Amino acid sequence: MTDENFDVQGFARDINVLLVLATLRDGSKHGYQIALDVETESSGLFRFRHGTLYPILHRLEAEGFIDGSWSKEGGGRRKKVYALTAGGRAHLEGRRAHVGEVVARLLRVISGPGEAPA
Amino acid sequence: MTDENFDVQGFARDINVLLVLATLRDGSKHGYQIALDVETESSGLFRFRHGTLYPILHRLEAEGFIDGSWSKEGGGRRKKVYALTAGGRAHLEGRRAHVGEVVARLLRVISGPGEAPA
DNA sequence: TGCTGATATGTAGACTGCCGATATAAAGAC
DNA sequence: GTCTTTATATCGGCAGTCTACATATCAGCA
Repeated sequence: MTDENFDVQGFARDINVLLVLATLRDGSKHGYQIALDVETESSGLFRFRHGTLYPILHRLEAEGFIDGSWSKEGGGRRKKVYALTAGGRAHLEGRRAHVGEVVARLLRVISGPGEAPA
Repeated sequence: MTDENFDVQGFARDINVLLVLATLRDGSKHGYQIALDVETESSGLFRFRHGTLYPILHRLEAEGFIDGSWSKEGGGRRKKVYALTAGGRAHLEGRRAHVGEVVARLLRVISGPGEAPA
C-alpha cells in the first residue's frame, strides 16, 4: 500500500539518497568513487557534483545509514570509506519500495487516455 | 534516447507541472478544481497546497503552456479557468516521455541484484 | 442576522536543499 | 617545477515548496 503522504521535496531528496545507498550495496566505497560509479551505472544520466554528494554522505552518516572511516593505508591520499549499515540497508529497501509505488502511481495519473503503463 | 542531462530540482518541479497539465487534458479547469482532481485521481497521494499550486499556474501561464481567463458568469465567485495550449500539450507529452525514461533508468540502477524491473 | 465552513485566489516569509565556486592537499605525469 | 587528477570539505546564491496570512463569495444553520 505504502500509505505515506507524498512530499515532492523529500522525493527528490530520496533519489539522491537511493543512488548513494544502492551503489554501496556492492561493497564499501569512498565518496569520489561513489560519484564515479553512479555516473557509470546510469550511463552518464545521474551524476553528483561534489558540493551535493559530500553533504549527503555526512547526513547519511549522522542518520546511521552509512558508516564512515578514514583509510590511511600507505600514508597517502586520505579517503573516507563508507559502508552500508543494517539500518541503511533497511532504509534502502524501504525507500526503494516507496519510490517504486509513487512512481507507478504518478505514471498512471499522468499517462494519456490511450496508453496504460505496466 | 532522451539524452537530456538529469537535474534533481527540475525533476521535482516536473512532477508538479505534469500533474497540473495532465488534469487539464480532460478539459479546462480553475485552480481549485485542479487541486481537487489531482488528489482524487491519485487516490489522495498527490495533493497541492494552494501556496504551491497558484505560483505554478502563474508560471505556466507566463510560459505559455496554459491559457487563463476569468469567468464572471453569474457575477458570483471569481474563478480563473485554465486551458491547455498547443505548446502546453506538446510540453506535457515531451516531459512525460522524459520523466518516464528517467524513472525507468533510476529503477534499473537502484534495483537489487536479484530483481529485474520491467 | 450572524456564525461557520467550504469555495476560490493570492502573497509573504521561513525553510530546505542543490549547485557553483572556492579551498586544501597529495599523487602522478611531463 | 608545474599541471592534471584524485579526494574531501564548506559557503553563498538560488529555486521552489510550505505555512500562514489576507481577501471575498456563497450555502447551511440556528
